[in-house]
Amino acid sequence: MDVRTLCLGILALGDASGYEIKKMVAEGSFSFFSEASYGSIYPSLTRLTEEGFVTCEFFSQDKRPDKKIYSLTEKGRLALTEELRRDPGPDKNRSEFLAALLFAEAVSPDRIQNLVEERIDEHRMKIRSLQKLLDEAMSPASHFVINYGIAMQKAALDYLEHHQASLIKKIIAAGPTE
Amino acid sequence: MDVRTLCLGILALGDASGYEIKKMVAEGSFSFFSEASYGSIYPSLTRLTEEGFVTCEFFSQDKRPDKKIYSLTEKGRLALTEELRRDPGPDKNRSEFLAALLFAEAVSPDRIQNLVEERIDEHRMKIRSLQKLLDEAMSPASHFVINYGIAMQKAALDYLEHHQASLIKKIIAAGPTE
DNA sequence: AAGCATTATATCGTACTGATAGTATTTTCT
DNA sequence: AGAAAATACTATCAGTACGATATAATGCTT
Repeated sequence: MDVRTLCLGILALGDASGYEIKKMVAEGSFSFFSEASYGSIYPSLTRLTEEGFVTCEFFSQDKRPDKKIYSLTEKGRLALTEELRRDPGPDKNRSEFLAALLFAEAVSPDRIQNLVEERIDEHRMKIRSLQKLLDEAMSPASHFVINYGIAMQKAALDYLEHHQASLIKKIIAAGPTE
Repeated sequence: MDVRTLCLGILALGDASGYEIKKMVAEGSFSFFSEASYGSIYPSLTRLTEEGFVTCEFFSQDKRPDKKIYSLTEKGRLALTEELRRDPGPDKNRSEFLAALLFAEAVSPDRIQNLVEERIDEHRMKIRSLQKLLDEAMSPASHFVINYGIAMQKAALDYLEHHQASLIKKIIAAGPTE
């Protein structure tokens, strides 16, 4: 899904500024399964406005920088529906951590153990932050999606906790790492 | 992790051509947590060669297109080790499917049910293909990584199977979708 | 024999990331 | 109180990567 459609979808849930869209993909319910940078959000919103899929209202704020609030137009809503009619592509998982594990066989088992333990902590934190999000989530779909995220994080955590020791043992057994 | 480092890492596990690297990230042990296109692999290998991180040998094959086999140099191995010393960034999950669920609240429950069922099938297939990979995997790390992938796929499958019905029910209850 | 998959290299337009810049306020630390 | 850091906002740009496509020979299937 391109950033264009992502913006359309987020605006379908409510008006927002570019900054708020960025916050949602970085920290909100979207944070688990999407990302987008300012460098793609702002140009997308500009183009979407030019093409009539969204409208933009300018707010001069007193004690804050000016704000541009974008709203979906009927044309935009139609375009989104059209986009959602096509089958979603497969999920994509990127993990520098797993890549490092594969590549780092020649690296000290201590370092690997350390890496795994850090990762376990990160999963615990992520679970906590998703559980917090759950309280704010209103729609059934957002509940479903956040709980999906929690389930995934728990599965990763569980796997790491239960297979950590055996990995280290096997790596030590497999090769004398210089 | 950029494609440059990915190439370095894969070449650390054995010599390969650009085509083979692409195959590994698309179908091999790497397929679960990384991706790279020809448009990034070939230029990376060219630059890596120019900079002395890899060497390239040309093979004229009889019944196949010519092949360029790349090998890691000592300098390349050092650069990889250096790269792996830094902490890996957080995992990134992208899911058009979950995005579609969130955005598609106004879409018919039938369509959502359909989407979820398709996804369940895809997870089942993915699990089977990962289990096949497991037979070929040699190193302890690749076993660990593939089993990690299987655990994740199973968790997703499990979640969808167990929460599917309740999602549909809630969506029907929540709003009369026109 | 036609048509598609596989093996292989390579490029190109477009999209996206990550970093950076600018400006103003509130919060936190010492 | 004053400094430092975080928050709130917009925006651009160089570099990087994606996805599609070109090319070309061979093998497999119907």
